[in-house]
Amino acid sequence: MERRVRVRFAPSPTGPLHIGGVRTALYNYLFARQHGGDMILRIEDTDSTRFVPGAEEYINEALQWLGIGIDEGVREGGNYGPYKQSERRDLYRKYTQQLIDAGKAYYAFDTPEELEAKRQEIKNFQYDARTRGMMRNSLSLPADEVKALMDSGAKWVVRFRIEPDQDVVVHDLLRGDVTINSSILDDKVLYKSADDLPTYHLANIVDDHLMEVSHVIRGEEWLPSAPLHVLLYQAFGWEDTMPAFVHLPLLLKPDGKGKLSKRDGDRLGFPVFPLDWTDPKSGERSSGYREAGYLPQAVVNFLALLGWNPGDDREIFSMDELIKEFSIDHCSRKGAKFDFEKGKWFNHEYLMNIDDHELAQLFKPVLEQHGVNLADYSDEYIASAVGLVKSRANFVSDLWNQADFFFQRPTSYSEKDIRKRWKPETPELMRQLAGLLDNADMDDVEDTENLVMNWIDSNGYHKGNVMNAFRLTVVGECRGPHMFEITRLLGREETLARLDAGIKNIQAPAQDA
RNA sequence: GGAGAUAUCGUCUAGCGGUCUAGGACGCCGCCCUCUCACGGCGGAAACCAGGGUUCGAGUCCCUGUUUCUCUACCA
Repeated sequence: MERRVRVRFAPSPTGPLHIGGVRTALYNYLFARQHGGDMILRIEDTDSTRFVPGAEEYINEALQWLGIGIDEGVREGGNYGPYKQSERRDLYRKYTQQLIDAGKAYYAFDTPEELEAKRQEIKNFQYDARTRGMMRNSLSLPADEVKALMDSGAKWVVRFRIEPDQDVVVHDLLRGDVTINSSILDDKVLYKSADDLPTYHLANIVDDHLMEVSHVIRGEEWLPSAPLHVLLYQAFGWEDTMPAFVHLPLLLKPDGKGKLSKRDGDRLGFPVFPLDWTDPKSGERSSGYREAGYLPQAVVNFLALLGWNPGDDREIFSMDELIKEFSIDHCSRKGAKFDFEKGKWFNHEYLMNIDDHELAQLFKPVLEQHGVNLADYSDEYIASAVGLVKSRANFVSDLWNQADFFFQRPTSYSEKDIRKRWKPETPELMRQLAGLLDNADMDDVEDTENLVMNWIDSNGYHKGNVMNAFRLTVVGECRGPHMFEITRLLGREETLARLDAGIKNIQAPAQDA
């Protein structure tokens, strides 16, 4: 019988969710949905010193915004809880004890200072089969001394006892079999005294096993410790149900070297987090994709294609299409440099294709930011305005720069365009145009256009000069959609008022030499 | 230093021994459309890390080197 597909996304609540983490969550989600399986969200808060208030809520909100659904988790519940590691202490104690009883783990009493001293003393010091005899632990010390130490309340940790010189094979669905020798592994700390909690490694294996996780899809940074995890499954006797591994490549800096970091976003001017975040301690602010005007579908599409491809030339995918098409086979094994320009393009594509009324709703807050009283405009008006300019914008916030003139009269006129299009005879032409439009049916774009074009042709005027001067009075500069689409939306009264204001206020450039 | 991973246009990538004079997309450049700016259409510049093999034939397989990335904590 096929094993049910169960995957997990397991972030630490140590700050805002990094965009690379978002991609890992997305791939897990796609994989789960595709196989009709379960997506688990597990909070890995086993480092009490790095806990950041609000981080867990941030993770939930970010995933929800992106449409990455969770089947089991702290909020969602489920039959395998608790889903927060700090609430599973009893489990970890029990399984740690099991390893100790089986002789596969041991107590170590070395203080951080002692360990540091050893590292100074011996080049490439590693706590392992070769060196543990010279350290203070339950393997090297006499039993009565160990007991005395424990009874006296001395601090201890539990370390995994790794047998040297064993070839450990990690089956990775993306990279094939990765073999490494156990001698290069150290006796990892499984349980730490600092906060009476397990380390990632122990908690991870115990939880994945207990939660019946079938596939571990995580970042490449875990590949070097994957052999340790395999060894842990073996130590517990859980090899038969050990999950399959997929180690995804990392997201890299757009330029230079190394993996993508918050600093890069600040430096290059793009968000590295899904949502805005203010660090509760330092007060430091980080910008997010949502607040930067990105559409969640665009972020999902962009992220999906950063490390995965459908095998053909298609690039635009809805979440449902991604669920259908995603496959590990078509994932890249190479780290991907984060290409912000491509991200902008994705957003542009989605912005252009979104329904005008839907886009209008997203645009309203931006309008208010710019002091527009929404009560002055109908939803229909805003939707039309947005529909006319959306092909020119990358972000919702860009819409303002493109559509501002639909909500306010020009406050100034572009000097560059005046120089090019506002000739001495222009005011007279504009007066004639105003007279012409006074009788036009402005609601019909084609009629208005025919009327004006005929007037231009029959008088032998220059179309470009007339139209651009007209545009200058209405928009303030030479930009924007089709002129008669603009006038249709503004209406005759407003159009004529702007023509009038333009004639009065635009000063032709001095006829200097 | 050690270990592992990795390697096609500037970037994301297609390619799974012949169909590759290497395809698509972003970005860049040019042309067309045009009252402006976009959108759209057309076109252009731009890549198989290096050296050895295997093979009738290698971007595709093998080896070596190199590159880049990650890991090397009582962090995840």
